[in-house]
Amino acid sequence: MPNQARPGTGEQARQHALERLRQAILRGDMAPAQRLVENELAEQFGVTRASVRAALIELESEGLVERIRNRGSRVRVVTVEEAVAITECRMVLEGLCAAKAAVAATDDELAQLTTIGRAMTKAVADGEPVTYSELNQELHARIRQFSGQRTAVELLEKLNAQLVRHRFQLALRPGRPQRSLGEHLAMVETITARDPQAAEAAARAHLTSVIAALRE
Amino acid sequence: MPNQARPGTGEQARQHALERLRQAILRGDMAPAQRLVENELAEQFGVTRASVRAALIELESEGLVERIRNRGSRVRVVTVEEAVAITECRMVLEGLCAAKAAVAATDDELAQLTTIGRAMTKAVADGEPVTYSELNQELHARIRQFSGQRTAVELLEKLNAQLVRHRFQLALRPGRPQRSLGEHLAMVETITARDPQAAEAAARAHLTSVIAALRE
DNA sequence: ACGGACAACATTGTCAACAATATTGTTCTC
DNA sequence: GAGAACAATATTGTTGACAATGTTGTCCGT
Repeated sequence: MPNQARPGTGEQARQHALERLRQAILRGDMAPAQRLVENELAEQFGVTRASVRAALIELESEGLVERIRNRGSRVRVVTVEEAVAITECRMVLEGLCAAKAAVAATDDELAQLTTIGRAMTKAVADGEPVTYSELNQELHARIRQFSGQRTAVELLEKLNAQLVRHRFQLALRPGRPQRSLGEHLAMVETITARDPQAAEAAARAHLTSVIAALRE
Repeated sequence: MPNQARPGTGEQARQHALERLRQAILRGDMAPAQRLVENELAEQFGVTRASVRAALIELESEGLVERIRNRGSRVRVVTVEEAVAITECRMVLEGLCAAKAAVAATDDELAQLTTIGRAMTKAVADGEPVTYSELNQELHARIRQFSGQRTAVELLEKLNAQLVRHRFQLALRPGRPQRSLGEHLAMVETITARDPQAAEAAARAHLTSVIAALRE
């Protein structure tokens, strides 16, 4: 039973295939560099090849899939070098979002950031790296959201999607949460202080540290 | 005679349609918000609807086209507000590229920047806004290229494509070249001085000025 | 005249079959 | 046995037809 969603409903085939395939790649179900044969995917998802094709084209421009003319598609492998380049872009874009958020966020939204910061501190104290990683994601997402910078948010989400594998690897590294906690708290503090320049600097400092960690 | 390229050659239909359509939008042949009916485009380009469809999906994720389910595609209109948001992203990304270029460029490449800077100065002195605008494009492109930051370059090219209309409008504004010339020269100077921080600051200052001009 | 049901139309979404291309395996020559 | 031409296979690219959906215009009752 390859299908987990009803094929007969109004759910458009292409969108269905797109979502299934994207999730499969993001969850790591597809091995890196694995070949993605249109026919196989079509059967697996219970849609036609045309829909899979459309989904692959879309995923290609999201950077999750690599396509070569007449040769097929594969899950794109992001080298460490590329991961660094991507994270450099994240650095400046998250800096922009942090600065914007420091100005644009409501008081209620700032309180949310503080709450997440406290939870992160607790997660580190309790030695729960998985919880910490989730809160990490949550914090970055909120800051993006509060910035109100739709273009930057879209770019960042695309960039982040390409880094799933590296992020996963990074989160499990011992000592990493302890180091990054302070950086995250600095971001929260500067944003809640409504200091855009300091917020940008804090975000960039954090991402700089991530880059250093990526390089091992 | 709608076709300008031979249909029988090895040129893949989808890529052909993609390129034609992208150029048409970028050249402004398609009015903003114009409806893009798949059948019409297919006939116009001499390819089948499936190829046009694939091209539209790709252009959608490039931000040039807007698609609504079961309702069709249109040329995306970028509001001034969006143009500002896009340019803010450009600001930080070009800042990154300028900083990288200051470190990574070869001496020969730096000389190219200086040459373009001189040509820009001359274009302003001679009162040739079109030449100046072209050199402007050229300078930014070179800096991106010399940075060696492929991810940032890709993002910037996508962002720039969305701004064609606004850029065109901006270039013809009287007095604008005079104002931006100094900013451009500052970018060249700081990069050739191999000072990444100053280069980033100069790039950001320039784009900040562009944002101010966009807002009128 | 006004509003709603309904039918005709236009357009996109999906499908299955066909053509083109690259890869792989085989055979033949030397 | 090694290498090149060649056939066989696998996979993608393309096509035209069909189904589903949204839109527009018309007819009817009030």
